Amino acid sequence: MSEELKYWYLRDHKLFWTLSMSQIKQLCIITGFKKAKKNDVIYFSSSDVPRIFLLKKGNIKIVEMDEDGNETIKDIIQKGDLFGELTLENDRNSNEYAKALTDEVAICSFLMSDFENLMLQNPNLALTYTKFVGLKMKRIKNNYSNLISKDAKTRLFTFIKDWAEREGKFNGNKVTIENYLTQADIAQIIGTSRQTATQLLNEMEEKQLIYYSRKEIFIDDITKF
Amino acid sequence: MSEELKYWYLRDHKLFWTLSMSQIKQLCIITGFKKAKKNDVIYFSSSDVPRIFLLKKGNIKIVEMDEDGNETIKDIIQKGDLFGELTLENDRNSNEYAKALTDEVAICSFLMSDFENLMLQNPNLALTYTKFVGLKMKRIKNNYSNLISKDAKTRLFTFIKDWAEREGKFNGNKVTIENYLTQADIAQIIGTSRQTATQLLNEMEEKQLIYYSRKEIFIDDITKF
DNA sequence: TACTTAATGTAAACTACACGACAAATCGCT
DNA sequence: AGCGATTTGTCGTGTAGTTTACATTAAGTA
Repeated sequence: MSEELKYWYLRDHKLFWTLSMSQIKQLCIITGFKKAKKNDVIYFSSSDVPRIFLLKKGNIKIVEMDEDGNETIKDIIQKGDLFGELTLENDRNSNEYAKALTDEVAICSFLMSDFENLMLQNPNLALTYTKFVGLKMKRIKNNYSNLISKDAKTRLFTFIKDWAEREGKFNGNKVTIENYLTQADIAQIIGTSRQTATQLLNEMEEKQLIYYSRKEIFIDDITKF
Repeated sequence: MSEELKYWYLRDHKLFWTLSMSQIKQLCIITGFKKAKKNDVIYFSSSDVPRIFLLKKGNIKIVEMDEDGNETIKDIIQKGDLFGELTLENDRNSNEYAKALTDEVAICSFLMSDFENLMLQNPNLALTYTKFVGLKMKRIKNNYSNLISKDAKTRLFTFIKDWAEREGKFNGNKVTIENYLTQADIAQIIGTSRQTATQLLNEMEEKQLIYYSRKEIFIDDITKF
């Protein structure tokens, strides 16, 4: 890939708007690039040098495997999200990996140390980055408190609502979401069993609230959520 | 309170080690200070100007109230923790407030804008701050994935273990935790009902794993957790 | 010390949800 | 078009955990 294209990939992202061309290039020189297709396992955090990843295209999930081989979804990463060691510190104990959810996935990565240096040179970048991380945390916190207090149905509702708001195509009160998740995925995210998720989704469909298919989810009236 | 004391309060914190005296003073000038005792409601996020808070002493919980008046614990803040608008952005939609858990609570606060300016002047501060936020996020994430997959007993176990590791006084394998939480609090945190929490705690006591009282929790052998 | 309030203990009835076990539908592939 | 694989649909059955309801104990405080 040409340097120019890489440059564009980064430049495109809000986080780097404040940077000069030469600064971005400084990052780009060591930028790794990866493409993947559905269900590919993408990286193990215990791979090599600490990196920060930026998802340019598609959707992936971060999963953790416990001793018994049970997957738990730790995060869903969407286009434009940063992921990896957001703490800027590397610990390699965890048994995490990423899996592509969509067919076309493009990830670009850069070394943590380079990013750190750039932040030192450019305080504005640091500030923006901080806001990014903070925002992400707020989201997680909301999910969290949602999970513990509400029942499965409510959890599914809020999840779909959030999803719609983040990624849906609005048309008045009608929303269409490109569905790259299986019901099993959704179940994991909202913390319930696959069967229950299926039941609840069908229930919602019966009530004409949504139309579910493997490719898309259609919400008839988002205000009812 | 004297300027010098305020200065000390901030200087004391890891986050500000990289700052020069004059920089800290710059923050201190607008530092607010609050004391509280047990069960006091401390602030509403929708109060006035956006601030960042630093808990100097004691423990507090951040609670959210829903329409029905149900409390959900969003966070437990410990001595040395920063809290408030970690996103560095203020949204005032949420119905959150903080409540003192211990009898002596000291909170110091500074204006978000001042902090932001300081970060611009001192990239190192930004970096440290980011790491702080990132670390906190990691913790929350772990709790999160713990919550969805495990049953109440396991959740209680991990909670107590974490608590011990963060705040407990170790004596070999024996640990003593100063207990500023009620069983109802604990129940909320691990996402179960008060009664279940009570039962499980008593069960653990019968098995001689812990000794529970309102003032402290004593763990006989932390390695058994 | 007595009185009030908050925290803890206990038990029975009920329910949401998990889990196993298949059947049916849909997708991708050659 | 046909075949294997993945995803979705649907049932019981079992159980962890909620809920209601009240008793007991500890902690403030007048």
